[in-house]
Amino acid sequence: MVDKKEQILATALRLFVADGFHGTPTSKIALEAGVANGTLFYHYKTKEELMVALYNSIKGELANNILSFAQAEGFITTRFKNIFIHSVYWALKNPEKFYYIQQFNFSPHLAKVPKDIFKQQAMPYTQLIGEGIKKKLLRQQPEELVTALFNGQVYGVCQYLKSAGLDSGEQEKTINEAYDMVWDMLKYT
Amino acid sequence: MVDKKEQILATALRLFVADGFHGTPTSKIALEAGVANGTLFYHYKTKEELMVALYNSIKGELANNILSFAQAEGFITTRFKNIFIHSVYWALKNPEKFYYIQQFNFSPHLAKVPKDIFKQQAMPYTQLIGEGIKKKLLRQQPEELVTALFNGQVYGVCQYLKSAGLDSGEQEKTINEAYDMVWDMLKYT
Amino acid sequence: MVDKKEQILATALRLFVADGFHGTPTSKIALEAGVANGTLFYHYKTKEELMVALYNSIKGELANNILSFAQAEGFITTRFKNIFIHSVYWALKNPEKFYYIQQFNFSPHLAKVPKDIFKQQAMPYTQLIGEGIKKKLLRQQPEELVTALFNGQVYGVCQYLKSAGLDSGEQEKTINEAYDMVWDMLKYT
Amino acid sequence: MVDKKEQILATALRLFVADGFHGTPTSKIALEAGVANGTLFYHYKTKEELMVALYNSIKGELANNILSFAQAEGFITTRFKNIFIHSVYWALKNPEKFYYIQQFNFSPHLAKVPKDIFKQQAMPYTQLIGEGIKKKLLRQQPEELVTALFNGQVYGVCQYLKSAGLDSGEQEKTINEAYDMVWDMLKYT
DNA sequence: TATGAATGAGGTTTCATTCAT
DNA sequence: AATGAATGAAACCTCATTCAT
Repeated sequence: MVDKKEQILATALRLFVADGFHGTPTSKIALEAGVANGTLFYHYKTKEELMVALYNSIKGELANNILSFAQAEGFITTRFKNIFIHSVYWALKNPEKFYYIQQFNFSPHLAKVPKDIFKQQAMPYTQLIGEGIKKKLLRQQPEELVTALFNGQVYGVCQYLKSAGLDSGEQEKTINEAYDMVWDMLKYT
Repeated sequence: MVDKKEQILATALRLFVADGFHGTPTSKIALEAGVANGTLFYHYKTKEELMVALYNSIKGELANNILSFAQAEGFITTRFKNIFIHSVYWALKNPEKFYYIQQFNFSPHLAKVPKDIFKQQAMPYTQLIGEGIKKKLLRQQPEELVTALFNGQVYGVCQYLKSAGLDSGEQEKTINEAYDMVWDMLKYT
Repeated sequence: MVDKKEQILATALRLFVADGFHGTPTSKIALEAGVANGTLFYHYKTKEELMVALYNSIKGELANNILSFAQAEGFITTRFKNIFIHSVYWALKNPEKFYYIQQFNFSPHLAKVPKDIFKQQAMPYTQLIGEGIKKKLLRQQPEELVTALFNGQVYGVCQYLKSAGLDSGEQEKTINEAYDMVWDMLKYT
Repeated sequence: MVDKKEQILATALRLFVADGFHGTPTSKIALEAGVANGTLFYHYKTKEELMVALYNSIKGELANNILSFAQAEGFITTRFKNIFIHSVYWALKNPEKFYYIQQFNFSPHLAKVPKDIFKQQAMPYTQLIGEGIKKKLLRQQPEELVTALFNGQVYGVCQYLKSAGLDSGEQEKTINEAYDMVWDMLKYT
């Protein structure tokens, strides 16, 4: 039997995405996770703590996934491209997790996440962009602006792909072309 | 005394942004709007109806604001630039409204907004992009992808400006440079 | 139909005395008071607020009852005796209220009652004792000690009468004799 | 390391007095006593059993303390005075225990204590008063009334001393004078 | 003797909504 | 158009208690 704590997390993800935070009673999570009502509150003191734990767990998973590409050997440009492409792929393969993060990001619960955790997770990634700017591979703009625009693009492409319904060949092509566009935007001129 | 209906809407915006949908009881909205509990429900049959009405009201305001630029005389490229720049300015001048829209977009309540209203509001804007593609001023990519990337950039810039704390001169400069970058990404090559 | 707020108070008194604070769910109070669950919380924000309101209401009633005797014309000694005797009578006629006050006094909820309300209610009564001491009718001891001992006696007699099961003639006799004893204790010597 | 059972009892006393019975979860007692949740229930089958055990333990301690004075050789009047004075001292030295007993006495849990245990503990004490009445040292009133008034006075003095904040010399004087007053009330006339 | 994860009944409270005025 | 007392379903959460280890 899977760990009950994990089971609760997995069920919560499914239900929160389907019905929203407010639309999902803790009792339903417990029921569908196959645990008692009180068990949920034994592991997570409040509903919000559960929501935050789920958020951090997903962010951690995503960060781990990207980390290898950011820290790999090779040209900065290659690593940069890999990050973009695999971020999009991860989002497509984990639509619920991707959606959950968006949903959480635009909710007042975001305030409950300590900011340092944030920065720490984004670090390897911010570092790479910083390096790219310094080495005159990327535009001479503030690191934060470049990061924001880069992120905006990852999100924009995912948004498009979700609603476009392409086959996997077309998807790959689109992702590559989108990256070329992003590169045109961010590369040093 | 301002119209009570307006007062309710304004108070709801403030509270929804501060505390979230679920974190804001209708009774609190009524209280802080200076009306009786029942008055709120006289004007809006349900809480969700209030939320949707608020959403539509803001979207309408934004659309009106942008419309003039989209439909203006002149080069497509100029109109395109104007849309970008004034969207960003509007967002900066109306942070609560901008945030509310994001929050609503990532909530299950979005489903309650008829899709045709959506398309209708975005039309002048989508049309312009479609025209730009056809006339080979913009990249030969699906209209929806171009739109998604364009929107992603508006959002990315706003995100950056919100946290960067620049003076208005620097802000203007940043917005213009960001537009140049967007243009490098989307222009026909 | 009686005021619902009153009805809730009366029902709460009965149930709290019968089953204790913790042994009485708010839902039971509402049910037996013939109001909806939410109505109770409309009038009293929390269960504890209800408990405190009940306490203050009873104390107020008792204070009013005694006030007339304390402020009456006539010898201090007569007024003093009247207070004692009518306090005991009131307790015997209102056993639930009397018990409720004791129960509340020995609970942590007492801390929720503002102290100034306390002093204000006891004032006419404390004043009389102070006057008695100054005029050398009562023992030359601190006002507070005399008050404490006087109160201890009221409580002691009530305790005894409750368990003794006397008829009303014997009761009257006992109360009078008990007062004589109290007087022997407190009178100036 | 102290006996865990003792540790639980001591912690329970502290917390029950501070927060009340209902305000003190067993889990908190276990936590602050430094034992596991289940350990508490290993030693005391239910929470109420713990409460009663604590009550009996304190009553036993108090009874032992007083017993020696009640059963000592010498004049009844001396023993009587000693009981009064040492009861007050014990209460002042053990304010939490004294308060706990009051709190318990005015709670529905009192019913769970077998009545014979009660009478047995009070016996040496009641006996002394009975003897005093028979020998015409005390007033010719029912034994129970005299006992009730005597107890009321112990409580009254403690109440006063708790709030008066006297130094130990003044305290001793007050206790002695209070006893003189009690004696004036109860002595045979 | 001791543990602590797991339980589930039940408690307090919230809150959108109604309706008589 | 406006009110606010009243509602009751349902939510979150607590907590005494159990039991396998």
